[in-house]
Amino acid sequence: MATSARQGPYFCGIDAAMDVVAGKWKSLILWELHHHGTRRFSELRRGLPGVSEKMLVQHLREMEEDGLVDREVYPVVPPKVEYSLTEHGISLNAALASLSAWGGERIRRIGAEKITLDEPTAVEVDVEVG
Amino acid sequence: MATSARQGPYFCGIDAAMDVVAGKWKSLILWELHHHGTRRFSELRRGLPGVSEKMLVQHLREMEEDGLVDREVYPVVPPKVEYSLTEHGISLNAALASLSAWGGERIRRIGAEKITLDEPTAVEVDVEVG
DNA sequence: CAGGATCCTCACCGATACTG
DNA sequence: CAGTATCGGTGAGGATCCTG
Repeated sequence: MATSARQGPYFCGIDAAMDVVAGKWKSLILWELHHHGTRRFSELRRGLPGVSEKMLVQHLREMEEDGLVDREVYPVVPPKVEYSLTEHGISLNAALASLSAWGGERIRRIGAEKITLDEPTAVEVDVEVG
Repeated sequence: MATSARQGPYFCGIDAAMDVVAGKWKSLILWELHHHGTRRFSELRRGLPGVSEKMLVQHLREMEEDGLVDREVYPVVPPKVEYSLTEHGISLNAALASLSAWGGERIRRIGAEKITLDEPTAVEVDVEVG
């Protein structure tokens, strides 16, 4: 049991969906995994500026428990763990599309500042790192 | 300023949308107003079993501030205040549709208990209460 | 590299009492 | 009826240190 049992009685579908997406970084994790297919722990951490390891692990575990993400551990040294979306995670992401669009509209409407998460090409970054 | 300023920098559209829907009862309020068109304060309170007046007012104020709900005060005695969705609230509701469907699927999948919010006929309830 | 274990803070939410 | 004001609990989230 990872921090929360869930499965609790729900008022409606939105309630059930929100329960799964609730958490400061979950939708971002969903977004990251969706756009990259597969990501290592450290990659996710770099992709989500500001997240703490604790929260990242915790959210990842809950999402795994909820059947949204798949966690694959490679028994190598140094350790390597890869995360990816399950089919349910993918469908959830699709279901979030219209909400995302609405939010985009809202950002424009109220003129809020927007933070760019994704690295430009992920290739040039590699060059910088190396 | 009602409890929160928001407008904060967002990572993406989902983030901006979640910010507006965050709050234990907001999606339910949205749902109530969507299905009834217009509701008085006490009606909303009855429609959302378990909500406290404080939270209901607070959420309503925030949603008004976010341009989701419209608040109309009738200068009569006893006081009468009606809440309804603005066009943004309506479009948000529409954007939540697919998420709601996904949540419905999930409820079925995990076999979670579901609570019926809306009164069956609102007439039989009256009988039980009386 | 990928976490586990701890401590701490704050805002979310609930309950109660009072008012125009 | 439709709120306002206040107090207090709880847990999500954050910071830091430690480990296989």
